[in-house]
Amino acid sequence: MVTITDVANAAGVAPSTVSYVISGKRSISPETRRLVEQSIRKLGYHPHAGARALASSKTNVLALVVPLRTDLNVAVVMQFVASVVTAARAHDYDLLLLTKDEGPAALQRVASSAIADALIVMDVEADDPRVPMLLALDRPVVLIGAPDEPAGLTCVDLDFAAAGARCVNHLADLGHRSIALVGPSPAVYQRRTSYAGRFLRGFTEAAQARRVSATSHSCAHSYEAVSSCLDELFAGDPGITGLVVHNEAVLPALLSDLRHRGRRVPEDLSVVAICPESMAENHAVSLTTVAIPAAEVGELAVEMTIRHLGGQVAGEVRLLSPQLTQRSSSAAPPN
Amino acid sequence: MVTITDVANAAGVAPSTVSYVISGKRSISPETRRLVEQSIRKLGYHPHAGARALASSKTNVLALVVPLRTDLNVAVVMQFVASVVTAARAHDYDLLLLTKDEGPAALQRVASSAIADALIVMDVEADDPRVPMLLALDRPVVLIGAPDEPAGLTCVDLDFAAAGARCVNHLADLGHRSIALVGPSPAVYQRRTSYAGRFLRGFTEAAQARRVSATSHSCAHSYEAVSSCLDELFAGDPGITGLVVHNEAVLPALLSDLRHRGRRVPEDLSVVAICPESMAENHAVSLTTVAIPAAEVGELAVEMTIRHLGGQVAGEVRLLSPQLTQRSSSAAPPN
DNA sequence: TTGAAAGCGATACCAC
DNA sequence: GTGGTATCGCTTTCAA
Repeated sequence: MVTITDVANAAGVAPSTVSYVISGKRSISPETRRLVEQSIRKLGYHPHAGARALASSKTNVLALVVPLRTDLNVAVVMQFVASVVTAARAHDYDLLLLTKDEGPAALQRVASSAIADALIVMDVEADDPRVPMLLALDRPVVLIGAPDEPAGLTCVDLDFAAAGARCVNHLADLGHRSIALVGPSPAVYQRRTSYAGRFLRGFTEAAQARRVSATSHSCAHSYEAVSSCLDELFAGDPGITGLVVHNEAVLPALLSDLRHRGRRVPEDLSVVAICPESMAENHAVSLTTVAIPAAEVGELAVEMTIRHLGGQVAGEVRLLSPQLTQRSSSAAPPN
Repeated sequence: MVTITDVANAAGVAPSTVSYVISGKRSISPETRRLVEQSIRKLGYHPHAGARALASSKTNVLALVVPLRTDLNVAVVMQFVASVVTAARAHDYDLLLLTKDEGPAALQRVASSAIADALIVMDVEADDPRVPMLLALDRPVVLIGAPDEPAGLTCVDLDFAAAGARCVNHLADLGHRSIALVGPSPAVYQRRTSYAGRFLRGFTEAAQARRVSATSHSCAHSYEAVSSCLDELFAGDPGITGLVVHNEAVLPALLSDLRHRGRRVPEDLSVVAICPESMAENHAVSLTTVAIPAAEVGELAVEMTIRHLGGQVAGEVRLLSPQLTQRSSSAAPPN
């Protein structure tokens, strides 16, 4: 293994000088710098991460806690992961992947062992049991999502309540008087996943405010579940003309089943989907969407984390305004 | 921070004794063990990962290189990632996530900085430019996938050539004489992604052997791409009665478009999909599949990696036999 | 502008 | 069965 001493010897300087050349923490004569940098390249020197962490109390690693559940939309989860790693690397941090399944103890372990400098936590629940532990961690923590009681934790997410309202308002503005929400799996609601509840609340409140008749339905991923969800939905109110779909995974099945039923989109039924922009065009009809800005949220999460590491105090809750793009799946209701 | 010395003092023993209690590398009297373990719990001691890595030259971290491309099936990638983290944790290893985008230099960096003990690499290309670097790394490496020239690297994957043949044989056995392959995006073929080429080869060779007329078509993810792919496919041979789909992401669009065209599955057209078992039932028709055993492959990759860390020599290439499950999407051809 | 040396917190060898 | 301590490779203070 090539050590800092090897580099120092090769360059004819002290190890500390090599360290300073690398960190830039004190001024170095151009000549010395050249010599050192050349030796570094020639020897293929890479500082030993462990030694560095031990001496500096900094690992340059961020930990990301991801849900592995299949009742969530994996494609969206993947988008978050992708944007977080990419942003982390852009700031010279590596990313350690933790799973929610390991529970709170894993967070404790990673923080106390100095495996990572900070944590980013996904799939937050309204009353997330990890919050107290996270607060006690004495390492920066950023949540992607927001519990009911952030309790001083930093959070970043799409403003799902506003997103729910935005969908209702769009349909109401088009003239729809009776609409329905097709939401995530029952399991997602059951464990009180933060975004699901917030969206539902925004949807419901806006529907009341606009005096639009509205129902909401939880829907699992299988084709059968989608089908019976639609059965239930139209049985409850045959006059429904607008659908808000907060469950990207069921969109293909849902659109296909609607065609089976002879309900044309958007002539008979308007559809608004909450999903990543990139998925709007992958269907028979191009979808009116409220975008889930996964890339932006992931990047922000990393930036906020790094700001904390730089000393900024925690507690900011940043909810991004929803953006609706009308495409071909929504129009005025029939008649 | 709680150190090993704190624990030692609390227990009234030497630091080395605490270390040995933890590692189990020498025998400890029951009494001492009890004392030490109690102090560890009371103080909430977690060994400092950096210090440990420095002293022992072991990080207990595995690095996983994932593709971030959207032309790949993200859901499948996510399944691999999930099984790899889970298996790694089961062996007491943490997982560091690297992206293919960072290129070969990142592998060098992670290996040389002793950030991880070993690497697992996904999205392998037939002539993968990372292979020489990987060989020079002097850390264990396991590929998920297989380049044309493994050159002594350890590989694990589904046997995609056999999978391609299996699909053809299934359709041929049912009596189909004219079939087509709907494959991954052009981009996937262009960068010579290992599994795509192997599958195509198996498909083509088996078709020749069975004297079945066969064409193959690359297909991007958008609805339009799927539609024009089917246009092209039926224009080339209107008599096609069997479709092999090696591109899970287009399945919903493809099935929906077939219905549009009035081609019933399986009455007019049989469909065999290569995808994770879990996706077989998420469509209007339950799909005959050749399973992509992501969970198994991920686990195996981790196990092989750990065996290498234990001293086993590299070079094993392990290709899992494909397993076909017939469901409702394939049947004898019409007439 | 540079060098010397004291840690950082474990592990593992050498004694006893 | 246990303790003492050199060592791992780097950062950073103190001195010059």
